[in-house]
Amino acid sequence: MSTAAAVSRIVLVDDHAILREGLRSVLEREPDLTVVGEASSFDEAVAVVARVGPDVVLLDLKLSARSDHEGLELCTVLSRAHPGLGLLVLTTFLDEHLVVQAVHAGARGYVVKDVDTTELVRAIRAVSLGESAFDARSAAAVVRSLNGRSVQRERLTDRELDVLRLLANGLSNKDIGGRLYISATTVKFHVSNIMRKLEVSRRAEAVYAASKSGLI
Amino acid sequence: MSTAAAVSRIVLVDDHAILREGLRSVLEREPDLTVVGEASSFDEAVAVVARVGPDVVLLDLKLSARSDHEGLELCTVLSRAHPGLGLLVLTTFLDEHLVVQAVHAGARGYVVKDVDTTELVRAIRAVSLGESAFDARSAAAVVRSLNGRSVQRERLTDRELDVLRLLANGLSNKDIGGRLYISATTVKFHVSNIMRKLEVSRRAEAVYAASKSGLI
DNA sequence: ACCCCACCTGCCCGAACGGGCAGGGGGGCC
DNA sequence: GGCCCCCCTGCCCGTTCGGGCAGGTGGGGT
Repeated sequence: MSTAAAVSRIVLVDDHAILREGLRSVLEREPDLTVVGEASSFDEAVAVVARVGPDVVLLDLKLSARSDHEGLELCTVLSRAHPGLGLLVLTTFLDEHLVVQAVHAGARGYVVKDVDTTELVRAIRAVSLGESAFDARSAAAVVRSLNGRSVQRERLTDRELDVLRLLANGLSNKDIGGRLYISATTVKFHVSNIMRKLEVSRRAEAVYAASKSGLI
Repeated sequence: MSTAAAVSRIVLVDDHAILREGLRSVLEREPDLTVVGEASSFDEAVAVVARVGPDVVLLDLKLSARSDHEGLELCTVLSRAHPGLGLLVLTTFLDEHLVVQAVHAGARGYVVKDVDTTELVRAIRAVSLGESAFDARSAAAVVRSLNGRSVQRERLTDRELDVLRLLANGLSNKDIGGRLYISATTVKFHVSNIMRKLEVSRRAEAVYAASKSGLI
């Protein structure tokens, strides 16, 4: 009602209650921002957003100790279910892949948690208006990943991911073959393709790259 | 009921301004708690604590994007400079090693950021009174690491961490040796020790284990 | 003084790896 | 039908790795 047209209705999604409370305190100080819901998990977020219909969802990518980027799927789900919804990622780590993946998943903004409060508020307002909002470093990451395809690594096949996971657990080619019922030669073939796609030259490095980018 | 004499003076140390603001809002709601200072870095924290002389320092272990546990050293420094100071670690990850290391470094409490606000406040009060405060899972971690040495892997030396990082980047023993100005034989020696300490048998697995536990 | 520990080095050897070659089979799409 | 992609397999060859042996140095703490 009243001048409600300019008020942004926000839902907070983060597994840390403390951070949610903190954000709520900070955001409620702004007259044009109001927190209309909170969620601490994927499922809860989907339900809350469907119920309250916010303008902006401020979400962390890490929603549990297990998965490090459950928020990506949440972005995908929310942006499909609610086209036009302003998805703003607020997360701890600035990972080039994650920024790009978040954008692909429908996020309109990406800010790391160490930004200034005023910058966060500005980002929320921008996203609420349908604009984009990236903090300086995230923006740089996006730009880098667009013209330099550096990060735009080739997608791994399911089989390659199987091999990669066993690789990370220290199995030899022969052992992996035994586990997957294929020959060691084939394992070498997959490992070779994995390394080519990840643009590395050693399995240890492949495992590191995969671990960093959340592939495993 | 305590009177004004029992007010706990708190310094917040976290590299995220947003979290600090949030914590401040939350804590200032408690009449017996008052935030008397903030710091976003190691050096700043040392200076602020020396200046304001708080009862409790609430600190994150990760104070920068570079180091993941700069806060450990901060604990050591602060507890030496200010014996009796209540050091309460508030951090994102629950790592068995980190809890133990934090305690060794002088911390009297360890709570993960996803605890309830009321639990955090309770922990602060406990630490302020000279008691200990661990959330349920942290406490369990401490207990496990004391009688069962299950996860309690041997600590890696600085040199081993050097080697491990280069290993993760896919360098061969010879290349690592070239980078660190040591022979490939010595690199093998270190890699061997790393694998023994991490209880793995392949460098790829070592990199994965290290990556998972935040060593690199 | 001593010992411990982190650090460094050489040699040997069998196993594993990385990259190249060659090929075959099945499924989906146009 | 042809094309493409993913999956699978064999062989060769030089390099790297992992584990064992032997040893030496320097700094810190008892």
